[in-house]
Amino acid sequence: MLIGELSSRTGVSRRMIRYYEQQGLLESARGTNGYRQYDDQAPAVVGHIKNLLAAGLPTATIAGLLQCVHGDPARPVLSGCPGMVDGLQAERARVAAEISRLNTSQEVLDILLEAAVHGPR
DNA sequence: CTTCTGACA
DNA sequence: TGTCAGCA
Repeated sequence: MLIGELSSRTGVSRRMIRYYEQQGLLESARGTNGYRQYDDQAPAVVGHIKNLLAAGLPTATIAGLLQCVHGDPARPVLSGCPGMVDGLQAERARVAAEISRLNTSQEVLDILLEAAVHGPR
């Protein structure tokens, strides 16, 4: 399929699909006309890229991860990449710490706003 | 009509 | 990231 079909089937713009390729996340064959051609598994790969990007992972990490992520993007199967797991767990810990800090910020803001409603007009 | 690359009011 | 240009 051509980029237009891959785009409509994944909901990812053609611009982004080309960007994924620039970042080394997605491969494509070229027809004699120079058009990018994708195989039937491309939609799933794009799905995985969307997931990994949503996880906030850098494209460099995603590139490596794609080598061991398979199956339906809705039910990812991670086979191999034993070393990657440690990194992902560390990333998860960073995200948890970030959430904790944001919750603290929210609490402080809530206290300030609470004081505001009770303060002078 | 569709895609390609490069560039930015 | 969208979008426009100028080709093929």
